[in-house]
Amino acid sequence: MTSGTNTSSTAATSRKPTRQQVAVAELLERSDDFTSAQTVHARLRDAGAGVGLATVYRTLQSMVEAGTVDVLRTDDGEAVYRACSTHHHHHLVCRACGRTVEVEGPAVERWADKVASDHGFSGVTHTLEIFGTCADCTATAD
Amino acid sequence: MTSGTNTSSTAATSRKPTRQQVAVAELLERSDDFTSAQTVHARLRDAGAGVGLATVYRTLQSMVEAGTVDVLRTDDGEAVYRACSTHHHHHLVCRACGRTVEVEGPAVERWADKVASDHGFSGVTHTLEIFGTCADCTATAD
DNA sequence: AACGGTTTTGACAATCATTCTCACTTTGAG
DNA sequence: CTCAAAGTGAGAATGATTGTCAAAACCGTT
Ligand SMILES: [Zn+2]
Ligand SMILES: [Zn+2]
Ligand SMILES: [Zn+2]
Ligand SMILES: [Zn+2]
Repeated sequence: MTSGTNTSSTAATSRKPTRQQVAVAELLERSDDFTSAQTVHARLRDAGAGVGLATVYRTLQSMVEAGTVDVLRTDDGEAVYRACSTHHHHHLVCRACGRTVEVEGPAVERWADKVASDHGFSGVTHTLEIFGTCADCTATAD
Repeated sequence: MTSGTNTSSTAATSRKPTRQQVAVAELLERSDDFTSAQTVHARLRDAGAGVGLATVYRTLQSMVEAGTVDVLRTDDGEAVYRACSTHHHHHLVCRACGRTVEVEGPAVERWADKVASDHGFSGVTHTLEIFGTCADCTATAD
């Protein structure tokens, strides 16, 4: 629909990432915990290489769609992003400092699929996050 | 602070629920799927017995704190509420019609706790939701 | 290097759920 | 009844996210 690309190349697959997209990606790579779009924007601004807020949102969205970052919602509904490994996994997040560990549980995956199909559901996906206080934070806030 | 209750009864525990609180609670009891505060407000308004939006929010919040309703976030960040059983459980939700089934998985609970303590985390909680398309919706949208 | 067309950007406005304010109403004990 | 505490609700304020659209960056072509 609305194609009209009469040039030879399809070009829809991938372009060279822009300076802004690289900046966002690298910032996420560098941080271990989940970060909000607003925070990404502020950090980039402070670091000198400013990136427009709208661009930050757009870039994060496409990264989520591309599967290069994970997104989840904080308790107050804010979306937070993290550069994760590409295979399926879940997160163990420290409530205090935000430190995040990727975890896997094949048994859980099987259980979720089974429970869903037992009830006649298809096209099954799931979300699973574990929250707690990490050892460091427990020691500190003693 | 500012206690000053010199009367005999403590009375801080529970008051008689107001008309508005009852209206919100009953509406939730009546519906099987997760409902947003905005929708609750609209439904009550349409049903004649209007309840202020702020009151709907306040009531839902206190019901969540009281543990009488569950809350989760939709993909676009909206909070949705449901009157659930009081014991710990998770949800299997139809992506198309919203029909929700409560499910339990003791093994998953144990796994989550173990994975967390293995990493030195304490005070562990978790969130887990399963999404899919129910049999009815699969048949309909065939 | 200059030239079109396509894509990306970013300042700013618009949306929209949620929270805040505060004057008014209801409740309940004395 | 009387008064103070608790609850209510219309409207303003907040704040994250999205929409707008003209200017800027890209890119292959002359
Ligand atoms: Zn920590
Ligand atoms: Zn999984
Ligand atoms: Zn369904
Ligand atoms: Zn559980």
